[in-house]
Amino acid sequence: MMRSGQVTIKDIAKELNISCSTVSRALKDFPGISPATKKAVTDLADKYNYRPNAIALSLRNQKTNVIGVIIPETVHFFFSTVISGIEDAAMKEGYNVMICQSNESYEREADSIDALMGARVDGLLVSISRETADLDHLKKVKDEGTPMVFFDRLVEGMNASSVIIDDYQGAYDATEHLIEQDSKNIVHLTGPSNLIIGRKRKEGYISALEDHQIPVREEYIVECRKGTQEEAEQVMAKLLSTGMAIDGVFASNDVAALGALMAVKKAGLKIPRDIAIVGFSNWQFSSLVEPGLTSISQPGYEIGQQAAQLILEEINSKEKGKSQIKILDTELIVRGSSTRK
Amino acid sequence: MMRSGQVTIKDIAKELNISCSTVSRALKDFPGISPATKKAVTDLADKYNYRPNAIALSLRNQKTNVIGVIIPETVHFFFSTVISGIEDAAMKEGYNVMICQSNESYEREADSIDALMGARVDGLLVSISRETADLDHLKKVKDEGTPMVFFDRLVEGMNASSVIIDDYQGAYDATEHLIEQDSKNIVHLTGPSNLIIGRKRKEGYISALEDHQIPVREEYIVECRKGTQEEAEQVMAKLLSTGMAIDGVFASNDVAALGALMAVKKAGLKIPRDIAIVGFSNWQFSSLVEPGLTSISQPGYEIGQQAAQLILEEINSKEKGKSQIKILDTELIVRGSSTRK
DNA sequence: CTGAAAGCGCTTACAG
DNA sequence: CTGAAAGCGCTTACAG
Repeated sequence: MMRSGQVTIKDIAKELNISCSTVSRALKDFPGISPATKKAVTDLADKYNYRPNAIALSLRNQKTNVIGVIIPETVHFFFSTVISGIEDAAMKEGYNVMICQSNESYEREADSIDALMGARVDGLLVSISRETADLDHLKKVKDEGTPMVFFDRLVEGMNASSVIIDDYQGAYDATEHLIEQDSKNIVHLTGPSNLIIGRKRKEGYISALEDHQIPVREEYIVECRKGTQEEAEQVMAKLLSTGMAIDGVFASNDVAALGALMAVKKAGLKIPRDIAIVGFSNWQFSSLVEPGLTSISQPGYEIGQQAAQLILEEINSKEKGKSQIKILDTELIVRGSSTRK
Repeated sequence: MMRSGQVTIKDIAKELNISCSTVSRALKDFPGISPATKKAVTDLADKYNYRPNAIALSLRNQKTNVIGVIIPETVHFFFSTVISGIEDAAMKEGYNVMICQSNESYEREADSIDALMGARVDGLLVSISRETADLDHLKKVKDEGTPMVFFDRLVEGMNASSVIIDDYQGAYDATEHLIEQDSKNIVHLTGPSNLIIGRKRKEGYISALEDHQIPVREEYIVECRKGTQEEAEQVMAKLLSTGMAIDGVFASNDVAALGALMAVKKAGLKIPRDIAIVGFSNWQFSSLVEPGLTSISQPGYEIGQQAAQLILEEINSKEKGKSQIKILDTELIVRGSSTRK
C-alpha cells in the first residue's frame, strides 16, 4: 500500500474498520481493549511506522514538551557545552530543545523570544545578550506565565530562577593566585560593564587585592568592551607602552587573556617571569598556547543540566513564583602562564 | 484584566462580541473587514500581546515551519559554524530549527530522527554519526516523503541532496603542499573508514603522491578510529619508534594533527624542519599552537547556509526526487608547521 | 461585512 | 469491549 506522509490513527482505524478511539486506546495499553483488537492495531502501527503526531498532542494537551533556549553564540566552546548539558537533561525527561542564537544582539534576542513563545515552548532558558539592557521582552514572558530560567548571565530585577557560577569567587581565586606567585601590579581586563558577571569578577579582583593589602588602582582596571582577542591585544599593548609597572594580568575571559599574552610576547617580555597571566572560562585552546594559559574553569555542562532540571521543575510544579538561584563553583586550572614557583 | 497563558483568537472574539472568523480575518488584513472592527481587533491584540499559536497553525496547515537538524556534536567548532549558517538561512525564511546531537552514536541518531519526525519537521538536515552503517532509519524518512538533505558527511545509496566539501581536492592540496615543501615520506592519519569523507581524503592523498611519482606505501597510512588527540599522539609515537623514515604528516582532521604534533615534539624532532605537518578542518586553535598548524579550511557557515537553502527548496517544490549535490571548495591555510621555504 | 461549520490528529468523558 | 462527540487554536469555503 502506497502512502504519502506519515500514517495517522485515522488511517489505521479505517483499514481495520474500527473507530479512532479504539485505535488510540489500543496504542496506549488502555484497560478494556480486546487482545485481538490490540494486536491488530499494534501490528499495523508497526508496519506503517506510526509515530504519534506531536503537534496534535501539543494542541490537545496544551503542552509541547519543548523547551526554548536563548543563547548568545553556539560557537563559544563554553556555550556549546552548556547546550549539551541542557539537551541531555531535557531528552532524559522526554523534552525536545529549540535553540536560538542571539548573536549578542538585543533585537535578535527579542525576535527569538517571540518565535519561541509563538511555538508555545513550555519553558524558556535564557542567557541574555551583551547588548540587552531593556527587559520588557523578558517581563512579558513572565507575565504570560511561561516558566523562565536564566543561566550564566544573571538578570537583575526579574525574580527568576537562575543557574550561575560564582564569578566573584572565581575572580578572587584567580587574583589571589597571581598574588601568591608574587605579582603585585596586576592589571584587570574586564568585560562589558552591563553584564553582572563582569561586575562580580571585578569585585572579586578588588577584594583579593584588599585582603592582601595591595592598593587598588583605577588605571589598572581596563574595560574590553567587545571581548575580542584583537581588542585585548591593543589594550594591553597600550598599557605596556605607558611604562607603568605590570607583573600580572587577570583577564575576564580567555580570549582577552590570549590577546594580552600576544601583546606581552610581542613586547619582548617573558611569561610568566615578567608578567603572569590568568584567564577565565577555560577551554580547549587554553592548554595549547605557549605557555599554557592558567584559567578559571566553568562547569558548562553542569550549568546546562541544572538549568534544564530547574525549568522542568517549574514546568511541572503548580506553585509558581518561588525562584531559586544555584551557584556553581569554579576551579582554578594552573598552567605555565602563571607558575613562577 | 488578569489572564494566565497566552491570549487566543477566541479570547479576543469574546471580549469584542464577534466571531473567531472575523478576528482571524481582521488580524491578517483580509479584504472586506470594516475598518472599525479591524482597529478594535488589532488594538486588543497589541494590548494582550497576541501571538498566533504556531502549534495550531501547524496542525491546520500540515506544515510546522521547523527544520530538524541531526549533527554529531555541537562542541566541534566546525559544526557550530554550520549550525549558525543553518539558523541564519532558516530564520530568514521564517523557519525555526530543532537541533539534536547524535554524539556520534547510531542509537541516539535513530532516536533523534524519530523525535524529529514525531514533531513533524518539514525537512531534515543530517550529518550522520561515525557509527552509522545501517541506513534503515534514514530510508524510512525518505519513504514517508519528508525532504532530507545531508551535509558534510555524504551518505551513499540514498539518492538525497547533499552539501559537502571537496574532500578529495582538499587532501590532494594538503599532500601536494607537503611534497612541495620537500616531504617525501608522508604519513597519512585517516579517520574511520566507514565515513566517505575519510575515504575521499585518502584518495586525494594517494593521487597527489602518484602524480609526483612518490610511491604509495601501506604502512604510511594509519587509521585513527576515534579521531582524538590522544589516539593520534599514540599512533604517531609508535610510528616514530619504528625508525621508519618520516618527514611529513597529513592528518585527516586537526585534532589528530595536533596529536601528531605533540608526539613529534616529544620525540625531540623539530617542526617543520624534520617533519612538516598539515591538518584538515581549520579552526581557532590551529593558529595558536607552536608552530601554527597548516590546515585545510572548510567553509562551515556556507555549508550550513546552502544545506538550509536546499532543504527549503525541496520543501517548497512539488516535484520530488531530483536530488543535487553541492561541493564547496576548501582552502589551504599555510602556517609554520609546514613552511620550510 | 460577518458568522457557523468543518477539519487538521489526538484524547477522553460519556454512552451503550 | 467499542463508538460518537467535543475540544485544543486556527483558517477558510460556504452562506447570508
